[in-house]
Amino acid sequence: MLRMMFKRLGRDFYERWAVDVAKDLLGKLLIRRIDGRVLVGRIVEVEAYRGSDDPASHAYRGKTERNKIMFDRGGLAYIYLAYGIHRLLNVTAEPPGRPAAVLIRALEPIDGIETMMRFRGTSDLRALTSGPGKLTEALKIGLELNGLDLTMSDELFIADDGFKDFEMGSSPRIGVRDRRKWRFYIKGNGFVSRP
DNA sequence: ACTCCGATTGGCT
DNA sequence: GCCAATCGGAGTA
Repeated sequence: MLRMMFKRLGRDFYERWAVDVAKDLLGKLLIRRIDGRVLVGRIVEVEAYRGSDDPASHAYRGKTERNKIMFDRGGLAYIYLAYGIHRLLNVTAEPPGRPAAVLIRALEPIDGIETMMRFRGTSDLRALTSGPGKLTEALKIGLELNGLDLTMSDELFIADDGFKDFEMGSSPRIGVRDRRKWRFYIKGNGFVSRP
């Protein structure tokens, strides 16, 4: 059903201004291999966090045990526990020394949907991956994958299938004073989180 | 040491 | 719309 020729994203894709990385991640395929299965989702919503100038970023106040991955190279998985319950997947961006990350906020389920439904415990396609905490559960992405190099790993990586025919929308992130629009989504897509 | 808050979600009123 | 679940980090003392 799905083409096997994936163009995997390399280091140079990730080590750029995080806002551009975020925008360019829209439409890309997030691929997860687990238990001999392949789970695929199309990235439809993202959010950029720049440690140096974003007070809401984990890295804004310096390096800690939790956020240290953000200070490493671009193209790594930064996964952390939110509200003590949900695992959130980020992709680190920008070169070493410039802490930044892009939160993957929603996917459109593409392949391995039955398995995702089993992992999520629901058959509701709409609710399967339409949120940052939901998609990690659907793809069984846990804290053990924190720090994984997405340019090298076969367990988890991002690929470009060349499909770019969509319109991008943006919305101001809640809680940020200057209202910078660092949240991006594919317009009209039914799998974005609470539109 | 103690308190508050958050890059969330699902269930209940 | 409200709220609990549950943990790391930051601010206060």
